[in-house]
Amino acid sequence: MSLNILNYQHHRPLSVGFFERDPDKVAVDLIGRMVVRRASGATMAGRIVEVEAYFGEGDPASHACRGMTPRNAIMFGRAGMAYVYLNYGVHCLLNVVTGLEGRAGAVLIRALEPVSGIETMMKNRPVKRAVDLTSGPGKLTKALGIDLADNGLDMTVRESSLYVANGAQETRTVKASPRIGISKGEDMLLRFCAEGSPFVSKQ
DNA sequence: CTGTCGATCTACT
DNA sequence: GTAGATCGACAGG
Repeated sequence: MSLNILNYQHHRPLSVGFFERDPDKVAVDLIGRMVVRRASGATMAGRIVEVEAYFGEGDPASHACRGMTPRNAIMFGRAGMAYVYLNYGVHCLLNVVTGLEGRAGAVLIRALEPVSGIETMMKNRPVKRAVDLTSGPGKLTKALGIDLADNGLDMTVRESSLYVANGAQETRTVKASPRIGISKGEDMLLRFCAEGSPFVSKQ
């Protein structure tokens, strides 16, 4: 039980104010923070090493670029909520809503480095190589047991089964690059990675 | 190691 | 009907 999760900082979710900013600002600041998840009788945690920022109107790659739909409604809501959606009809992807209410914005969590609760993650998502456990947006939700039922979760309260906490100091450089897996809005540098992490996708 | 393809939901033409 | 914020299986080199 000498796990990082026991550090006091990890029990305090980041505040609404942290997320009430433009998604690119939030995205940069999320690198190195800890995603904490309580599910299946365990507590899991992973350090964020790859994210992407999505705006609303004016961002052609964003779900919210053409206004509200049943799927993306959460993106227009209060900052700090979980926006979980089904991608390609197969994978659940986790975002955190950013910005002021009424204005769409979110940060997609693309990769984590497992920190604690790794056995539970492996049960949720058995893999041969450790690096495959949480090295992708669809992989990490499976490992943490996150699905559509978690859409709209308030990630800013301590009782939540899912939140983001201050990580230990991130020493690695944060690198900006174009978002990947999209075909519009690739000119903007809205993907942010912890340089050198093996869990970050290539490119 | 590389490339291709199927899975199958939401939103848009 | 088609594309999409992905992944894993499989074929070939």
